[in-house]
Amino acid sequence: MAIDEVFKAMADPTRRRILRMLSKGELTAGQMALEFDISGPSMSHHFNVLKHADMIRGRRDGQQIIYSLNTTVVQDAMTLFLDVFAKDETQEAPHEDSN
Amino acid sequence: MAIDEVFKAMADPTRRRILRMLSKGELTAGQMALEFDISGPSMSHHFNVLKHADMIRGRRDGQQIIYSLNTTVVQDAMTLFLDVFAKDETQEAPHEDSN
DNA sequence: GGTATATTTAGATGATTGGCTAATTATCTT
DNA sequence: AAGATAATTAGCCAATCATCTAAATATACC
Repeated sequence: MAIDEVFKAMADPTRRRILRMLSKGELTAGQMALEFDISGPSMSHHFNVLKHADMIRGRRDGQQIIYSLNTTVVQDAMTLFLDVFAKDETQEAPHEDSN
Repeated sequence: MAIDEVFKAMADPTRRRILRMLSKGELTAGQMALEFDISGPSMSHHFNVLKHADMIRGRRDGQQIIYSLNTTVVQDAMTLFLDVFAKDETQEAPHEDSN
């Protein structure tokens, strides 16, 4: 899980809403798309960003793609988040290639 | 603390590094700028983004501006973060009335 | 095979972002 | 008051981003 990609993924409200929906259970791309005002391709783009951050997984079931939250994501993301505020000198820059 | 601004603020690695530095204690704009390869004005821009998200505070001391982490930010930001993965029915914008 | 449905990929576009230099503001020192 | 130092604001530009429409891919059903 790439730090920068996780934070970037979470920077968009649509993607946070997708994560929130998936935290309640699996959903198909279409089911989620129904809840948003944006086009299918735009939804697909967001799924891709989240997938690339390894925050969600998609598997095909017939014509549909079923998306689910990566089960380890909550713990891992929380760790990344805490590290930003870490007072511990030993983990100053966890392993983030800052500019 | 505006949800979207907090997440956007944290989306940039430079800003996360600033937060990490400030989590160890107050620093002046100049002290922080020394640690980065970017120009002063660019640093100032990042301070501004963090200030607008109410994550840091700046006070003048003579010629310098001393920045510090908003002391409530860790708790609040963590709540926002957890809410993204909340399994309960509440939607975005739970609001920060707790403490 | 042919058509409908679900979703993604490709390519374009306007908005936002993060960086820069130059100019400005604020403060300190002499 | 003039000059030095610290930081910000103003204005510009290239890269990234979120969105769209059109086209492509994958699967299901007749």
